[in-house]
Amino acid sequence: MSTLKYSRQRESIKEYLNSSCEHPTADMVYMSVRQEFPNISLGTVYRNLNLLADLGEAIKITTPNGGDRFDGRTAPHYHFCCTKCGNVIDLDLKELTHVNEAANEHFDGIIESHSMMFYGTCSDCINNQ
Amino acid sequence: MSTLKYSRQRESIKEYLNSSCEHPTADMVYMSVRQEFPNISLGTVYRNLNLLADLGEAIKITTPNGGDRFDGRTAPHYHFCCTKCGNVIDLDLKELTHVNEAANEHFDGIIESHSMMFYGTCSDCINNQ
DNA sequence: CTTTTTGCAAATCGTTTGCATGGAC
DNA sequence: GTCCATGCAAACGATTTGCAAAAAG
Repeated sequence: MSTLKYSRQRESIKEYLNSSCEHPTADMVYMSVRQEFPNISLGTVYRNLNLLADLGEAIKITTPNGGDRFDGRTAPHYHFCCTKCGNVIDLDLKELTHVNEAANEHFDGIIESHSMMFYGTCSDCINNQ
Repeated sequence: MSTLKYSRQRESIKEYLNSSCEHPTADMVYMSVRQEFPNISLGTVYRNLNLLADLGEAIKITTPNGGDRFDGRTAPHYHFCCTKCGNVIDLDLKELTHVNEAANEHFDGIIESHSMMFYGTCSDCINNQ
């Protein structure tokens, strides 16, 4: 195991992630952080996003289209993913403990709390035709 | 719009999908169907899997690691994905209508029925250390 | 001075696509 | 004969990796 060293790039990535509500892709993070560090590479962005996710300082969200999304909000909450536009939206529900209980009656694995992902159509995609 | 024509390859893919309970990846379908059609190409497998999904005769399941999974069982049911081994398992819960109702109180998109995905650790990965 | 992190480019993985040929109708 | 489906190989997009140079400690 290696000791973590400070890096200004990682700090900038973390800061952007915490200030953004849009669950950015790695490329969106790259575009934004490049304003402060014009020479930063996409590889460095990926390395740091994965590192932050491993450290529990960010959440990596798998989506069906257009790449994974990242979330700097680590307090437990649910996510919804629009299958039309691909956007990810926070769902501020109370914890769905009864769902896990119901699942465990029929299933002997362990369901991770707040892990479940909802899919459907977001309000923007409903309105814009 | 084009008219669908019969193909023995597509029929074989559909048959394998219906007989399998393991939510195979495109590559697993390829390996299996190749026993009957040694010259079938991976591109054809992908084209047919996507076609079947579009026709509603199969379900395409996005997973965090190792590629998408496909399911020939089209009757509504939930899925669990093990974040350790990547396997997808059917969850035979009653429909979680109260979850959708709870979500709709805080959210004005449309959550697709039976769309949600649960994540965690499957029993195999718990037992095998 | 040692170890971690970076930038860069090449590699990898899953998936899609263009095109000429073969099969369905 | 007309389209649709196939096999093949090349292209693609997202992500990871190897490596020498730069930064942190």
